[in-house]
Amino acid sequence: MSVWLIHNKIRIINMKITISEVAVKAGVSIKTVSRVINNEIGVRSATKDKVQAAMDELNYRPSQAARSLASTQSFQVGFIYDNPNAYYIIDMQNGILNVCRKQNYELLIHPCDAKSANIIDEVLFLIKRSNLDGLVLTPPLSENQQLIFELQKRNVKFVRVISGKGMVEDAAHCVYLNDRAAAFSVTQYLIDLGHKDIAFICGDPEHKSSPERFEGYQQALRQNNIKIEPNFLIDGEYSFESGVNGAKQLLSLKKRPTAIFGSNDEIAAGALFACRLDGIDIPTEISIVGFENSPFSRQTLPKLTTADQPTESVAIAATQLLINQIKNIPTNTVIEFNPELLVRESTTNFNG
Amino acid sequence: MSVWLIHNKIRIINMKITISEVAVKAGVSIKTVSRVINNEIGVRSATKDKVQAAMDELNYRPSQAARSLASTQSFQVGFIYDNPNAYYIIDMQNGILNVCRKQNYELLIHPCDAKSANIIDEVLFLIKRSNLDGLVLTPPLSENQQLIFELQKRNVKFVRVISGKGMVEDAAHCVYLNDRAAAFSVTQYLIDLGHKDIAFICGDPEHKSSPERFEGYQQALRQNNIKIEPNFLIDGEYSFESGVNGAKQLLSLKKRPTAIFGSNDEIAAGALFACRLDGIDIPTEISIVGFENSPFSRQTLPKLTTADQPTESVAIAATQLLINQIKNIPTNTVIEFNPELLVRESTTNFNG
DNA sequence: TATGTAAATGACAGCGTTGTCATTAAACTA
DNA sequence: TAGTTTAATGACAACGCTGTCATTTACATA
Repeated sequence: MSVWLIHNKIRIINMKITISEVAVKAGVSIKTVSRVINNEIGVRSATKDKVQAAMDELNYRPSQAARSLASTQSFQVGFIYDNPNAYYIIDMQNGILNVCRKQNYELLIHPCDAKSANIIDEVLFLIKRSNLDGLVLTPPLSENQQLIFELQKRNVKFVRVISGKGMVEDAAHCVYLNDRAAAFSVTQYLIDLGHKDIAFICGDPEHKSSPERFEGYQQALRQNNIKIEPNFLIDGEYSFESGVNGAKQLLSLKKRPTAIFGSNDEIAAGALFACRLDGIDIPTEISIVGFENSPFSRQTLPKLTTADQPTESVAIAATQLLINQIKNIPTNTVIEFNPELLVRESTTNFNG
Repeated sequence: MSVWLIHNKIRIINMKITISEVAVKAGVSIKTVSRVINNEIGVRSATKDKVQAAMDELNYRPSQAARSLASTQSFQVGFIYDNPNAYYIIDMQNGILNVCRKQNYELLIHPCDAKSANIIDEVLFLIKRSNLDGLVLTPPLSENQQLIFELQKRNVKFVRVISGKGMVEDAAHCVYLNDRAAAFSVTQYLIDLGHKDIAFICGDPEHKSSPERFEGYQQALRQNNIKIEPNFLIDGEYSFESGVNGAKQLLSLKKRPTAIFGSNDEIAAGALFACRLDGIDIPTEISIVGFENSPFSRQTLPKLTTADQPTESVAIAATQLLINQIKNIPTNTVIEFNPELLVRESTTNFNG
């Protein structure tokens, strides 16, 4: 805070605090302050404390611009996504932001069309143009083998959020959402309620999560010696409409299921809606479960039983993995999350 | 592109192109290149062309880090928001990003709690900390008079996206969404269909859009000499649940409305759901309209008639306004958008 | 205590731009 | 044409950090 006299007016000017001010206050060189900022080894802990105290007292924030100009890093990570589910994106974004802020990284956001022919060039160009230090990738981008290959070839740091275990093995860092196990739990829960005739409405075949959830469903039935009824297996995609159509198809069967497992909440909401239209009470006549715990699952009557996808936690873990990688801090390669069963109002027991 | 000999291997190194390379190639000083980059006046157009050609040929991108370090600008704008509607945020974000990219600005995103006691300090601190050049504000933050005042006092550049006309006059730049006119059109449309008993389920009283939409509704009724039935006016908030409850209340009336205007799509979806539960067919028995054209309005059966809020266009216009301000380019102060009626399946004519 | 070694710390150049001010070229003027 | 004004252009020092390498300090050893 310094005072300037301009003509006859006094202007209080809030000087920008730089590394030099901190150095002076702490009684060390700017280089030592720099070391503390970057958490480098070889600073005596007493010195470190002094510097930290000075930084706190002056409320100092290093200038990202100066840092990235002086170093080879940009202190920016990118979040490249193609996902129609805005709630998912916002949750991811919040989680990433959360870690970035703590670690003094900036986030660059880039929506894209994963199906575009030159998506790989687009991503590579973006990295170079903005000099990104790393990338957070979500499905379906995170499942694009060609893209992963090109990134590895160029030694670009990245984390992937994925749901298919098959993709975990290729040594690239990832956060793995065990959709299969979660789908298993959900199905087991229905079975425990006494259901045997459990239908499954499948999600988008392009998303790896679809076959994973389906596999979990199948495993649970198999393990309980329940025969899988082909008529109860409905192709679909991750949409409300798909749920409506799937349920209609199921309701037209002469032997109806007593429970419906929608691959995600939108499908389940659609199925619920279709049942209601048909005058079928949920859950007394048919139990319905969703997946993902999206806001959608709370905006139905009754509210959907579903599997809670901890998206924000996933984002936080993924970003931490990425930044560790960037900073060459030894770190896990894979972190696994297990979505948990969330029992609400759309399911009840069945005594056939 | 230069070639290095390391041991017996030849490594092709992709040199970073800097302003100096461009200057050499164009045969001018770096300062002149800088002038061209920043579109400054006082460069002969022949010179400008030469420089531009050199930049194109070398595929040169100025380093944001160096620019912001050397200048007083940061080339970053902030998007600070508190809005539970993820789709709205994503649309806004995409629009802002769109303009930012073209203008070589970065976007910093900051979710917050607008109701927090120290929200103003939080925003001011953020601006200082990240040295932001400007701010895009959406409701309810854009409607916080105290915040606006503090920003103006500190000479911070910003644009507001707002829906209440009352707030336009205070000389701050804004994009104004004429919700009132749109609500008028929606109501007029119902009236034209023959409806007279039109109920209104109100939105969140904290959002300025609520009274605006209500006012449009009232104006239309008044202008058509239709008496407003107090029982048809339901307090609520912008949620599905609120729509369900509102509709239930309306259906319990001995004289039911023939049409329901939900202040937003979630409310309308809730109302639609409640009607369905009651065995009432939409639209033959009751017409329902929403507002906002959120994905929600397409995930109901029948699909909702609504007013289309061109969120992304609003974001684009707002960001352009902001950047013009930052660059001191003379610009509009207010841009008005009119949401347009979007007729879908949830409304039909009534012949009472 | 003297000596060698490793651990801390510091001095200083540079990162790629923009701002300031000086210089040069062009365009008037009489 | 020479002199004067104005428009273009350039030289060079910042901007706030990090990397490199030199120097100092602390610690261990004999």
